Amino acid sequence: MTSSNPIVDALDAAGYRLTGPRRAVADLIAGYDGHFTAAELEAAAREHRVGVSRATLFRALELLTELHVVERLDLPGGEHAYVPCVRAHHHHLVCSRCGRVAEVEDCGLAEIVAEIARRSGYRIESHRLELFGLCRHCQAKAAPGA
Amino acid sequence: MTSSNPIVDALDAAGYRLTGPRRAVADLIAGYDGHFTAAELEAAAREHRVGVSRATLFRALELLTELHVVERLDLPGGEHAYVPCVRAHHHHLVCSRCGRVAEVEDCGLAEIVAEIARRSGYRIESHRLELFGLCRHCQAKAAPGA
DNA sequence: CTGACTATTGAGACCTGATCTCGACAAGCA
DNA sequence: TGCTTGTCGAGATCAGGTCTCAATAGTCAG
Repeated sequence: MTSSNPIVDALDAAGYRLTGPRRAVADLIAGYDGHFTAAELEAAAREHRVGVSRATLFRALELLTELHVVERLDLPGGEHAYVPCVRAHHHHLVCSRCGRVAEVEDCGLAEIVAEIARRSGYRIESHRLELFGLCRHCQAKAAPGA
Repeated sequence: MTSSNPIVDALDAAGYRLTGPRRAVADLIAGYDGHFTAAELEAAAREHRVGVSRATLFRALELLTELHVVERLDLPGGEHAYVPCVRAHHHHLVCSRCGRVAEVEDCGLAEIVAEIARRSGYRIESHRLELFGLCRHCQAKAAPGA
């Protein structure tokens, strides 16, 4: 497990230095398969004995967001979370129970956006769709009898 | 202009007391036709000589959000803004230049959401679509020659 | 391998947005 | 009018995030 870590690769490809803290943060993030908050990441770093200062953590997060390997998400409650993800344009489907995040491609949304643009007269430059619900797992757990 | 203010009405209808500060905040909000941040609202209150404390401002905002006469918006930059709006389910189209907000009904999105649910296996409970772009006004200003 | 250059880091101050506490106050009702 | 209780204000406090600046460490030329 030297680092077939795609996050590290992205950093490298973009010409950033591959420093210890950055690798550590990248590894930490790669371990998530759902979203995480900055606070959780911080706690995880502490737990894993990775000495990464808060500032560095946020700097890494910012960097990775810029590189689109991480995205910032706004949960319904108003909290901020981050999700590791791929570069292409897509949307997020968040399990409101366990936090697992599925990526959703754009299936048909573009047309709707175009239609909205036509009706409103706005020139639409970007959009963001966030979906919240229960993943299969949590549905099963929520309704064991049904 | 005693108060045909729909925000005040909503408060009343929901059984909340119609206090001075709440009316003041409602009036302030009614004056916006785009989004506003909490800080802007605070400044406006100060400017209009309405003595409303920060806590009260936030409490009112929270209340109104609950009543769906105001919604909280997450701007692309990560800032929070609030928009006065109607109760029905809809989405927001925000002018990234002037902040004007248009409400967009659900034209066709429901089908897409259903399709996503089918594909992913998630039971989707809510969604949020935010669109960012240039309103007609700002398009004109941005490209006067073209 | 070494040194130098410069990006990056850490520690902690600081800032902004928002919430909480608690005594004082006032809206609404009898 | 007087009570009851929801609401308010002031300010402490919290959370999330950013900034500063000296120290450190990648990276690359030699």
